[in-house]
Amino acid sequence: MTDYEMLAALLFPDVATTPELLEGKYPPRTLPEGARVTRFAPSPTGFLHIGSLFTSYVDRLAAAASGGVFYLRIEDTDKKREVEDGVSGIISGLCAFGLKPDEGVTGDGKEEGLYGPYQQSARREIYRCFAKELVKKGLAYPCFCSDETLDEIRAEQEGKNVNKGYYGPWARCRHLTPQQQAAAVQEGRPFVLRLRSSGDENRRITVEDLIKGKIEMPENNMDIVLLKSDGLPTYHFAHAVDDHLMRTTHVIRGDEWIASLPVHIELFKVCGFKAPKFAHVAPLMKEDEGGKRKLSKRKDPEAAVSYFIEKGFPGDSVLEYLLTLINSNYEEWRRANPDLPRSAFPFSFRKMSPSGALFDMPKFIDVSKNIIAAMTAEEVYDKTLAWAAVYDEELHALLAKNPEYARQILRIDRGGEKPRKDIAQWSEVKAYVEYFYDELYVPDYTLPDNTAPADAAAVLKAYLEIFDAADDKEAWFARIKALCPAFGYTPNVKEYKLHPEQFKGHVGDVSTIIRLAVTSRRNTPDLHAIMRLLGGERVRQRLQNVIRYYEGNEPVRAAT
RNA sequence: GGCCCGGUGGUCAAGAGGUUAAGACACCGCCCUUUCACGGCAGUAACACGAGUUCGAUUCUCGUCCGGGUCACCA
Repeated sequence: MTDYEMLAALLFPDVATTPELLEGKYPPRTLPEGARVTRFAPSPTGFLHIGSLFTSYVDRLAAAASGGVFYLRIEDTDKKREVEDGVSGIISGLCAFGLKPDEGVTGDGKEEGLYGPYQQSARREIYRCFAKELVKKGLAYPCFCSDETLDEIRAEQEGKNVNKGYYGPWARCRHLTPQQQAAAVQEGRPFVLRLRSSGDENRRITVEDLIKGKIEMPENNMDIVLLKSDGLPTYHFAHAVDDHLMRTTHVIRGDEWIASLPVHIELFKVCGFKAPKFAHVAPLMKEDEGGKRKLSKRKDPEAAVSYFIEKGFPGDSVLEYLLTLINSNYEEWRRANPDLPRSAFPFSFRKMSPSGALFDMPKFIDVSKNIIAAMTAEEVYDKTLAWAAVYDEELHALLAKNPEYARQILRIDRGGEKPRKDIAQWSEVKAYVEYFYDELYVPDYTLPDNTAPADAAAVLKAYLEIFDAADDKEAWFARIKALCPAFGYTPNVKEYKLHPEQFKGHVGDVSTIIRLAVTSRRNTPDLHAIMRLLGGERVRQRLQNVIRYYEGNEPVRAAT
């Protein structure tokens, strides 16, 4: 038995398994040639960030395009930062956008798949097994330096103007003999396990990143921590062990990890693992005082995916928009294939931008309007109802009370070649349907500047006489036109444009007066359809109320 | 500061050693139109800067500047 083997036995008396056993337990996956295995590996430290959704979508796309697997692993090795509902928040966030992983942690303490456990806190023995192996080979050693000692080293390095960190001659415990190390352990001194790096900062490594291209960096020469004093692994060590054992082929993650690539490369090598392919994605940015900055959890509500859910943006809208950022040729593809599902889009790493994109709200809203415009009234109804059930009780009650009435409202001007694009989010539906519900309707009869209340009252009185709720659209509009001449308006818009001085206005102005009287809006979808839905009685009632108002006898708020 | 990555209109971006430098959003104008929307047509607007290589550079190289990331017993 060598000194190192003795030290390993002393350090890890609890480890029963071996690397060989583990390799056998987690064999290479039987997947089609070229299948990609990707993963999302968040730490449960709070809400799901839109950037995480972005990367997860890339994971999903990359896996799906190749008949591979996308799994979820929870990196809960830092108990200090952990949040109670962290895991379920992440899973429900992912699922809300249709990005349910194929494998891994599924919530409620459960998981699916043959490569688990998928929660790092449950993999303690696995990490320790590989750590033990490294100690045996003299590639890792216990370090007893306290925080104070580490601070001293750093201060001295600053003074001498050399690279900071625990490495080479500065790595005090690295130079202890195995006997000294064993003695310290036996004394019960707390320790971390460090890598004995054989890297040389004058040598360079190159990594072919799928998004950034060739990345060249100095080798790692730091004796980084593998196991913390609580026995749990650091991100770096867990990354190497897990992604190897779980047979990840493509590590897709935020580009803030590029800086630790040299560490990861060395770790894979030292453990005898084949390194996966890497794709480092740039973060989503936000416009800020003329500049760009990373979307921040603290400052930006839209950094959390829950923001989009609360506001009632369809999950499809979010994914559709994110896909335009992921592969900018997507929009072109979408125009050529308006009816294909997004999953049919040929995703490519090569088309991903190496630099961070701004999350552009106006563009996103446009995308969302298009998505909703393409839905049927039934879909809009169902989705709005589901959203309102959670976020708007009043709206939910109204919609649920008379589903057919609500669907008819939503059917106005919907479908067909040129659908309206009024709604970007479900929270806007309430305002959109407001004047169809007496419970919500707040009259506001403010006229356009070019129309006098007396004129409006006169027009409405005359209209009330001839109004017939049974009219079809043509007859309905014919009556309005017929009304025009008597009040100095022309039924012919073109005529008005030719001789504006001869008229008070045109049929559009008369329509506006009626529209305003019935809906309190100057802009609405098809007025005839609206009036039919409201019904003759309610229309008459509203007309009468407005007439009284314009004649100065009634407050605006008159009940309808 | 060291080490990385990035820089084409306001935004997302295509592009290639020679182009009138695409397209989408936003903005503006016109048309269509009973309002608004939708749709159609047109418009404003860009290769960070300086050297070098080259007949020719936005494209290749170097430098400068700017932006971002990272330098933990956090991930």
